[in-house]
Parts: sequence; C-alpha cells; structure tokens
Amino acid sequence: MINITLPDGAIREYPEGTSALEIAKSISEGLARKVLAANINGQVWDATRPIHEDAALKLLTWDDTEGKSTFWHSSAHLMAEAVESMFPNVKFWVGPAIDKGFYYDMDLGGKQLNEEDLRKLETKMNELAKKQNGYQRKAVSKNDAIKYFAEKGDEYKLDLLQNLKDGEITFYTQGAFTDLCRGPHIPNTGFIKAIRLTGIAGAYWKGDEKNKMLTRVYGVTFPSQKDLDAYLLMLEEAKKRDHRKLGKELGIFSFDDEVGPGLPLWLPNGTIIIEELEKLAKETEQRAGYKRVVTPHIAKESLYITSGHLPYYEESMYPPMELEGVKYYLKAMNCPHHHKIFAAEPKSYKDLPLRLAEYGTCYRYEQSGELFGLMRVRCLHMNDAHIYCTKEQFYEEFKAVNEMYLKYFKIFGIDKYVMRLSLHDPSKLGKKYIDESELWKETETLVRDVLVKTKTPFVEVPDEAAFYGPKIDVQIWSTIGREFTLATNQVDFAQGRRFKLEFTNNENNPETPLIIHRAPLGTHERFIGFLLEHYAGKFPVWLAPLQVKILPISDKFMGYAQTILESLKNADIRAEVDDRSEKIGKKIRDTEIARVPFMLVIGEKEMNEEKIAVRRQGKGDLGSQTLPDFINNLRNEIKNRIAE
RNA sequence: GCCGUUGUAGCUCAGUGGUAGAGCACUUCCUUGGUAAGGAAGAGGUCGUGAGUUCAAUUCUCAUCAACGGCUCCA
Repeated sequence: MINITLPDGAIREYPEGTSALEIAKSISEGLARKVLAANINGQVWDATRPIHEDAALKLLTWDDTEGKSTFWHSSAHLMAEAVESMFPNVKFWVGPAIDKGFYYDMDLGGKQLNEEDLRKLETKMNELAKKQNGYQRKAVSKNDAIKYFAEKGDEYKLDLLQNLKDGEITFYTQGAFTDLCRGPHIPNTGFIKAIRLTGIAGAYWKGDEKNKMLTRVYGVTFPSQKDLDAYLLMLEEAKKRDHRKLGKELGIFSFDDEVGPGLPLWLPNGTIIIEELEKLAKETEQRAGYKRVVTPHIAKESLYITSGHLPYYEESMYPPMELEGVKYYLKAMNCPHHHKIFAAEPKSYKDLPLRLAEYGTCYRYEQSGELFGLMRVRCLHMNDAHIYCTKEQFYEEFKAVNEMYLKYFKIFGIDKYVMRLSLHDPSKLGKKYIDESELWKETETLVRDVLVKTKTPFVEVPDEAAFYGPKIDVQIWSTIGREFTLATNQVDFAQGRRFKLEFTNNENNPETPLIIHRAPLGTHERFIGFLLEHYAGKFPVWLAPLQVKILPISDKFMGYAQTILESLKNADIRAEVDDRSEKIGKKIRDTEIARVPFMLVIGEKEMNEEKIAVRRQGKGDLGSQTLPDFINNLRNEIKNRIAE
C-alpha cells in the first residue's frame, strides 16, 4: 500500500500501482472526468501512470496551467496523427504547448499547406478525438529508439535523441501515431472537444536562420465548443484595440509607401500625445536633476568604432553615406553622442552624477519582416538619458531610475508588465558580449542587489543583456500577444573606458565613470503604440488630442458655442465646435466614437442659464455646470494627469 | 532577411477575361432637431506597381513593392 497526500493535507491509502485517475475516481466520478494530468511530488505526470511510492498528489484540470499545457501538448500529438494520416511522409520536429494553444514543427518534404488543408486536418482531428484513444506511455532504450527512427528515416527525431540519456527515453502512442516524447499527456483524445488550427508559418529548424525552414502549424483546442467560441470572441475584441487599427481611426499616425516602411508619419493628434509625453519627461527629469542636451542625427564612422557598436550593431544601422571620403552613419543610439558631451569639458568628481537627457531621434534598419505598426519601427524617438557616476553612487542612481519607472507606470496605470533582469551568456563572451568576465559578474550582482533590496519582483533571463552590460527590461505584451521591451535600464562598464571618459577624483587621480543608460518611457513609437492598446484609444484627458467637443443643439447656438470655445482655448484646453447641421444624437455618436473625453451640449436652456450640459465619453450625461467650474475641474484633472 | 497570405474609393468590403459596385466618410441642398446614426442629390477609383499571355487583363502568368500571420532579431 502507498500513502497519498492530497492538497488539503488528508492522507489516503491506496494499493501500490494506483494511478492518479483511479484516485480521482475514488473521490468522485465527476472529478475523474475533468482530470487531465497530475502533479506527483512536484512533477507533472500522466494521470494514468501507476504510482509506486508514497506521494503528494494534486489533480490537474483545465483550471490549472499545467492541466492546460498538458491538454494542448496532447492536442499537438493529435494534430500530428492527423497530419501523418494525410501526409504519410511527414517528419516531425517538436510540438510544444505554448501560451495559448500549441504548435508542431514538421518537414512536409516541399508540400505547402493551405487554409483548406487546415480545415481538413481539423475534421480529421475531430474524427480521431472521438475515438477516445488513450495516450500510451512506453519506456524505450536509447538503442531501440534510435533503431525505430532510423528505420523511419526521421533525422529530426534522431537529432533529438542524441541529447537524451539512455533510461530516460519514452514513447507515447495514441491511435496510429507514435512519438518520441517525455510527456505527460491527458488520459485519452476524447477530452479534446473543440479544435481550431489557427495558422501556418515557416520556422527555422532549431530557431537558427541558417537552418532549413520547417512548416509550423499553430492550433488551439478546448474541452468544449463553448470555450472555443469564447476564445474566438476574445480574439475579435483584441483586434478592435490593436494600435494599428486605433491609430488609423483616431488619426494618430500613418505610413506612406514613398516615405518608407517603418517610418511613421505622426499626424497632428499623435503629435499632441508626443508633446504631452515630452512635457511629462522634461518635468520629471528636471526634478530628478537631469540636464537636457541636443545632438545631431548623424556621426562619423569613427564614433561607432570607438563606441564598439559597429561590430555588434552594423546590420541594424542604415548603410553609411560617404562624403569627402568619410563615412557618416545615421545614429541608431544616442549614447556615443552623449559620451562626447561628457568629454567636451574636463570633469571633477564634484560634477557627478551627471545626467544627460534627450528625446533622441534614432534610425535602425530593422529587417523588413520585423516591422510591426508602431511597436517596431525604423525611426524612433527615445526617452534617453545617460548617467555618469562613480561606483559608490551607482546603487542610488540605478535605484532612482527604477523608482522613476514605477512612478511613470503609476501615472499611466500600467500594471501588466514583467521586470526582466537581462544577463549575458558566458559562452558568447567576445562575440555578442564584451569579453570582461569579471566585470559582468560584478555589475550583474550590483543590478540584482537593487532589485532584491527594493523588493521589486523580477525574472532573470540569460543572453538578453546589451553588449556592454546587464540591464533591467520592462516587458509588456501587445493586444495580440506579442512581447516587447517597453522600457530599459542598463549598466555600461565598457564604453566609459572605450571613450577614455574620465573625471578627477577627490585624490586628484583620473577615474572612469560607470554609465547607466535608461529609457523609462522607451520610445514614443512603442510607448504610444502600447498606450493606444492599454487605453483602447480612450486616453486620459491630459493626453487626449482633443479634450472637449462643443455640440450645439442647432445652428442658432453657434455663437454661444464660439464664446465657450474661446474661453476653453484661453484656458489651454484643446477644444473644437461641431458646427455641422446635424442632429444632436448624431454629433454625440460621432464624438463618442472619436473618444473625445468631454462633450458640451449647448442649447436654448444652457444659453439662457449661461451654463453648459456636460457629457463624459463612455459615461453619459453629467448634468449642467457653469463654464468656470467646468474649466477649473478640467484644468485640475489635466494638471495632475489624472488617469480617470 | 526567411516561410506563408493579402493588395479594388479616405475607411470596411462585394464583383468580373469585354476598361467597376455597396455602406460609412466627404461636398451641396433641405431639415434646426435635447444626449449614440434625419432626408435628398453629387463628387470620388489608370482595381498596389511593372512586364508577359490574349483581339481584349482589374480578373490569367511572372517580377516587384507594401501590409498581414509567423520565424529570426529588437526600444
């Protein structure tokens, strides 16, 4: 007999070899029907796998992350079975569960899949799912496994096998399909009730662009049709707040074929948002002791040789223009220019920390396929600053930068983000990263300390650092689920020396400063793209391109509307009059759709009482007020940047 | 850059081997209406661009550009 400890602490006795599914059945049949997998002593197992020792057991269902991923991984196997039945010569690479669903990478030997094939595969999968085939686990010796796939002529699985240890290899079979797989899987295919194959894409084998391109099929499955319907509805809703759609609808930005891909044109409405953000940044940075600078958009090649960017970054820079035998590059980053400002005058330790800030315009020649609305562009305006400080000052400075992020995020109500401590990869020293092993360790510890001591939650990810040092990145997700770095806070122990930057310390000796690169508001492009989605186009009043729309009930009140407009303008409020001969209902509808925060309805009553009827976007009629009251309240909301 | 898909009016989309349509937006006129769409008329497109096949191409073929979904890469 074995003792099974349940999550509530209860201990139950079962015969040795009992499976989690059988245990579930002993508790309730209803529960057993929902069990997808089991957590046995911290490891996720097949629910059908016999348990031979005392164990802590947690049954996993659709409501558990691991339950879902097991469900989706099993769905990938089901899809593979369907694919193999339609294309017997297919060879599979890997088929993991992902955030929302699963994919499987496969080599179809030149056969191209189309939408029609996906529909056929769905039908086949549904057919196979109904058979309720079990997922059978089988331990296999490495030799047998190699023999099996060698006979099949499957070089991909043989490649996988190379890195697996004998004794740890398992096959899973459901129906006619057998795969090399560590598992776990759901009890049988019958759990999969609703299937949607969502896309076909190319994916490099092992993620290396030098390798062959495999066909990747994405899909998502659910335990009921209702769940699938809800998911599809959610996707539709997400599309509505896509910044590319909203940006067009609200007149924020535009692209033009003749200007070039990835080069956004900021329309008047977008420019207002840019200027409000810059106003915020200038205020904040002024109070935090930053000094503003302005630098050119281009520089000689030698600047980027000195900085060390050229070998690491040249592919991402626009090709140089050559003038009188000298190459000039469009700047892809502001750092070298700022370093030259530091070097422009001799510095004493009394000058430090020196914080140089600029909304610098940079150009990066991103690969065409990487461009994505405003989130990934080729011309970007960075909320950049470089802080030059001593080692002793570093902790406080780095911490202050982190605090500035959090202050900003509070203003914007940004709460769905992950702080990522981005570290180097020791195996890439000298290639992707400056070859200074000790300095890497030292600065990574410094940065981690800031996060730990300020109790900031974070994740550590290797091989994401800048070439000159570790950094903290703030990761966010676009509405369609793509991940981006919104803001970044970086340590640089390399460029100070490369530029021979020095200050005289209090012992009258030259010393090289540490440098912090920081961009809490990222770039205008990405930040505004993010804000569009974050607010679903409903900007807080201080950011709204148009803050107030005056809606006269009829043409008779146009004169009164104009006097109100003048008062608002004089109070620095962005306002317009809707002077069309339309009915009030139509004017309200159009203004609501344009996401203008305030509407002032003006008619006979208001004119006689010298008042205005106030309506708030999304909230309806707020009743009437005097104009001075309205202006005072609004100015207060704008001044304090209240996110309503 | 790579794999795949798409490209018709400002926007959303029909449509056809015989040189094009709808709704919204726009203009004009009528209407002067109290909290999410009043009515009528009009204007607007060398069907992404270039070449080829054809008596004839927006439609078929190829190339190219751009966008989209991914991969790779990044603020």
